[in-house]
Order: sequence, then structure tokens, then C-alpha cells
Amino acid sequence: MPPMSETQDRMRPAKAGRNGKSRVTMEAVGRLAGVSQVTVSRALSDPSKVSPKTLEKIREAIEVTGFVPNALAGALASSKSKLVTALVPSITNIVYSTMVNAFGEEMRREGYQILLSSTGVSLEEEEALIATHLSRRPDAVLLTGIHHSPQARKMLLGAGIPVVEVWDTTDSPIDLCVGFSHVAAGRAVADFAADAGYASAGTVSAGDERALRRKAAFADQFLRRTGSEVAQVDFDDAASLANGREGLRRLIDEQEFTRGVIFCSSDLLAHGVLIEAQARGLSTLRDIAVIGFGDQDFAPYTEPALTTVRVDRAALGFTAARALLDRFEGRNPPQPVTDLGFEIVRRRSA
Amino acid sequence: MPPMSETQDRMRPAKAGRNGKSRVTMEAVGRLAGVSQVTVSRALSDPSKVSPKTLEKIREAIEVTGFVPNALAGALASSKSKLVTALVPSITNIVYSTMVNAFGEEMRREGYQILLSSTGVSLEEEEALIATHLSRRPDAVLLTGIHHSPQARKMLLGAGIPVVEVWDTTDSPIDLCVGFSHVAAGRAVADFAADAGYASAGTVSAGDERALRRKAAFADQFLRRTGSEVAQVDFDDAASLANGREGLRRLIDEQEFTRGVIFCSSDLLAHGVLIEAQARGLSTLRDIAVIGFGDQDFAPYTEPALTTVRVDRAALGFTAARALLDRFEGRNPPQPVTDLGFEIVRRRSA
DNA sequence: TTGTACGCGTTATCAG
DNA sequence: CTGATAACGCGTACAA
Repeated sequence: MPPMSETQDRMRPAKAGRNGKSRVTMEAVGRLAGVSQVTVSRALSDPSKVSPKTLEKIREAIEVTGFVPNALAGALASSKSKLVTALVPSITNIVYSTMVNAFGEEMRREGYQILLSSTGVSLEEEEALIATHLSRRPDAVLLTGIHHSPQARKMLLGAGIPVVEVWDTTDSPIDLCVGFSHVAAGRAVADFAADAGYASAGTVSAGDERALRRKAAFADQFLRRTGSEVAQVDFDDAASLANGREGLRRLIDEQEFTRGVIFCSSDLLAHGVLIEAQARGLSTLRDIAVIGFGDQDFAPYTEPALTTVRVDRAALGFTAARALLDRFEGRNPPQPVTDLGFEIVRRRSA
Repeated sequence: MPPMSETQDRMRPAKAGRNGKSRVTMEAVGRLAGVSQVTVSRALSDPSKVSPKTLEKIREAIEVTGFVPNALAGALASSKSKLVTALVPSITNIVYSTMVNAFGEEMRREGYQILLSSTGVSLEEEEALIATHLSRRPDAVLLTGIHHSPQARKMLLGAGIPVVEVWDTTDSPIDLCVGFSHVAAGRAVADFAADAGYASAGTVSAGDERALRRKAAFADQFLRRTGSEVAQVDFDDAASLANGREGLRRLIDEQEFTRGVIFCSSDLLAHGVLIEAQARGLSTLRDIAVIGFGDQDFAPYTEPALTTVRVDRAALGFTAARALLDRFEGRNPPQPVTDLGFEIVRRRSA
């Protein structure tokens, strides 16, 4: 390789390592601007501490080199990664994605990035993910739900960073908690149904721990209020239209359900029940009433419009973000757990 | 602060820095296990190079300390972050989330984590995000679409890492590309409609560049085939049921559309059109036919069942992941761009 | 099989 | 306002 002059070397936009990755450092930018590496660092983190003239030279040098700071090195040195990791059961499920979207928007406004993973339903899966997430040295962690493996709790506690559990409430949060009571929701729906005069009820639920808790609370309360046992169909997998249809099928064929109100663990299932009812020629106003959960976009547009439980998912994410952000600034919330509640939205399906 | 003996110090599960974060290092684990830091490193990365006895001691030390490796430091030292960043227009849009979910699943199987952000529609927004993503020194980047700012291209190229653009095809990819042709899709739908005998057509589209290209191709081809101009309604914002309803309203009220087939840029819009048509007492079989795009879960269950264009979103994500993974192993694909195509699914709505 | 020495690219601290 | 210098925690030679 022929020797090259200083000037030629300076013209090269980036110095590539053996793996081909870009390697423009603050050092290089500084050389080009005629200042030291530290000055470049300062110019980026606190421009007011650098003279306008050198600031300009540095700006130019960054421009021509296409310098992109190495956040890894920065985080290592400062132990502030500006990274927050989030764990949700599923990223394709709209109820979680809208929550995490609101969370991410607010965090981003403050300069944080979100490392997102889906855990599925298993706690072991979650535990392993927590470990890899923690290895990125996030400044905080968002978890969905309040049930975590003992080892997971230990790791989280040991990390010494803020943790926010969303989508539920508890008396013993790991740290922060923002959500609503699933037991209260189930009960409220039962009261609503009893008040509306329904004498018998069924449920269709997905294989979700929180959904099951809502269902149990509903069944308990409905029995207490009306003296009538609740017919129940549970699925192991996620909610879907197909499962909703299948749910009504089983309720009728296997549980001898003939008429009454059906509480579904999600709007998607509820929609499926509605579709199946119509396919069977059942009257969704006289024979079968349906209550969903979530108040998703399509809920007002089903036929008939879906009565459901509204949860402000965006508020959940936003509030979780604010709680963490406040914590970063040293402010602690008056109480660690925030109950955002829910609201029964009465439409025509029940 | 009273002095404490060596033993007491060893009992402490973690050494907390001034910011309270956990600080168990390989060094500390090594001390506890009676070996050096490197040995711990080796035990983790390649256990076969460490004797079973010390391996066991190290395992124990890790157990009691709750050690979680610092991936930041590791990445800095090895310039391999095991991190891949992904940019999608929206994380709440199911079409993108299922794609990125499949992508993430496959990457995770190989030990990679995904840093996910949504860019919205603006290219400037995307450019800024690319910079912050690149600052995390990812091993690869996934981008949605083929339109990026010149500066963004420059940064990406300069990073010297694999880049995969999904959801479209092009002759000049930044690097890798996996998708399908939106022009071909629009044309195919027009041919389908013309073949089916529809004499007039309309479109309802969301404010998405690719949706607009599909629409334009559809309108061109439909005009060519039938000699009939296509009535068009475009929205600036994202697809929604509400926009679908509004779309049909405008088509009828403002564009004098009376009957024919309506090509929507997404199934969601198509569903909205169906709902509005029923609300207006129009026959969705005789007067108005509807074609969606995406073949989402609910498409077979709308009334009537939705005719639509199926895109294998999971295959998109999976194929993109495989392309990157192969590249990591030094294998290059025969050609940089992969066209996964699409398929028109004929149901009852058209 | 194990250890020493060094470097990765920043930030923090202290001088000047 | 600017510059040395020392961490930060780990991988990668190279040596023992």
C-alpha cells in the first residue's frame, strides 16, 4: 500500500475498520477542526461552553465527515444510555401497540429510544428477555402486567433503575405501576349486565392471565347478583375473529347456552361472536347480547355497535412515560401505583 | 462510614455507583470465582475453552452476584452490537407490525435484538431517526420503502453495514431489498376489475406514498382497459374505518360516483366503505363493489366478505431477516432485490 | 487452560 | 474557553 500524504488522508470521509464499519470518531472530527477530541464532545453536549468560532469549525468537520456519535461509548462512559426497554406480550396486538406507541412518543420527546420485545405468554420467556434487555443497560424498563418470575424481579431490582409495570394494579409493585383493576372491571361488567336485566350469561376468553381474572370476577359477581351460573369458554391462544365465532359455537353446542349476555375478553372476540350469531340467524338484539373489552376503533361500527369496556391505552403509555421521566429528574410520585380506571361504553349490542 | 471487612464486602450482591445502577462486572465475578476477568469472558462466549471446574465456579459466582453482562462494553470492544434497528411508518398499523414481528422473531433466534421506531410519513423525520439509530451502532438496519433523503442514504452507506429496504422494489436499492411492486399490484387490480366487467371505478386512498402509487397504476390501467376515468378520493392521514366511510361519502357526493368498483388502499378503508354503503342502503353486491388491500384477518368476515390483495407480510419480514443474517455470515444473495409478489383474493365484495 | 496488556470511543474531572 | 488524563466494562491479541 503506497504511503499517502496528510492531506489525502484528511479527505477520506471515513476510516473503515476490518469489518467495514464506519469509524469516524470525535478524535477525527477534532483533528479536522483543529481542536481536541474533548472540545468536540463539549460542542455536542453543551455548545454554550464552546466559542462560536470553534463551534462553527466543528460543525463543518462533522458535516464533511458525516460523523455520527457512538452512543455505546457515550453510555459506557456516562452510564446513561438514553435507552428504555419495553416488554409487551405481543407487538401485533393493537391494544399493546397503541399503549407502547404513546409511551414511545413521550419518551422520544425527551430523547429516549425504545428497545421493544414481545414476550408471548410465558414467564420464562419474559425472564430471558429481561436479562438480554438489561444487558443493554437501559435507563428504565417497562413491563406488561404484574406477574414476573422471582429471578426476573431480582434482576430488575438489582439493576437499580426505574421499572414501571403497566396494564394492571397491585399492592406490591416492583417499583412504579400504571394500570387498572381487572377484577374491578369484571365486576363492573357483571353489575352492568345484571342492572340491564340479563338473567343468564356466558363468557368467551383468550388465554391471557388478565383476561381470565376479569372473567372470574365477572362470573363471581354475576352469580352473586342473579343467582345464575356463567357458562364459560376459554381459549389457550390469542384473541381472533375466528376464536370469537368458535366461542359462540361452543357456548351453544357444548354449554347449552341459549340466550343471554356474553362477556368477551376482547372486542375482537366479541366481533366474532356477533358474526357467528348473525350467521346462525340469531337475533343479536333479542336473543344474544354481547359485551367486548377494549373499545377498539371498529367497536362503534360492528353490527350492532359493540358495547364494551374502554381503557385509555394511550393514557396508560403516556402516564408510564411521565412517571419514568419524573423519576429521572429525581421527582418521585406521591404513590407508586396509578389506577387509570376504565369505562363501560354502552352501545347497541348489550 | 465504618470500614467493612473483605468478607462483608463480598456478600454485597452489587456495587452501586453514584447513580444507583448495578455495577457487577466480569472483574467482580472473576474475583469471586478466583479467576481473571478474561476467563469469565471466555466462559460466557466459549465455554469449551474453559475447564469444567472453573466453569462451575464462575457459574456460581454469576448466580450469587446476579451478574448481567454489559452489552455496551462488549459491543464497543468487538464492534459487534448484536443489535439491528428497524424503521417502520407506524408500529400500530398491523400490516407493518406483523412484518416487523416476523423479522424480529427470526433475528432473535440468531441472538439479535431489534430497536424499533416509527417514522411517520415525513422523510425528515426518518432522517433524524436514522441518525439516532446509527448512533447505537447496529449491525444492520431495516427500512420501510425505497424513498429516503439523500443525507439519509449517505449516512447509511457511510455506516458500512447491511441495509434492507422492505415493502417495495426498486432498481437502485441502498443495499438489499425485499418487497413487491406497487405498480404491478395496482395494474393487476385494474385488470381484475376490468375482466370482471365493471365499467366504472373509484378509489379511496390513505396518505401513503406507496398507496398513491398503487392507486395511480390502477387508475391508468383501468382507463386504458375501459376508457373510463377513475373517481379518486385521497386522505392525508392514515387509513381508518372512519375515513373509509367518509371516502364513500365524498365519492358519491363530490365525485358523482353512483355505481361501480372501489379500490381502497387498505382493508380498513374498504371495510369502512362497506359499512357506509350499508348505512346508505346501497347494495354492496349490485351497486357497489369493493376491493381492499392487505388481506387482514377480518377480511373474510366483513359483510360481504372482502375481495382484496394479499401480501405475505410475515414472509417479507422473514426474508429480510434471512437476507441480513446471510450477509452476516458473508453470504451474498444472487441478486440484491427480492420480489415476493402479491395475490388477488377473490371473495364476495367484488 | 489461563492471564497480561491494550484498545474500543466516549464522558467526567481537573488543570490551565 | 480548552486540553490532558483517567475511567467505563469488555473483547482480542499475545504470552505463559
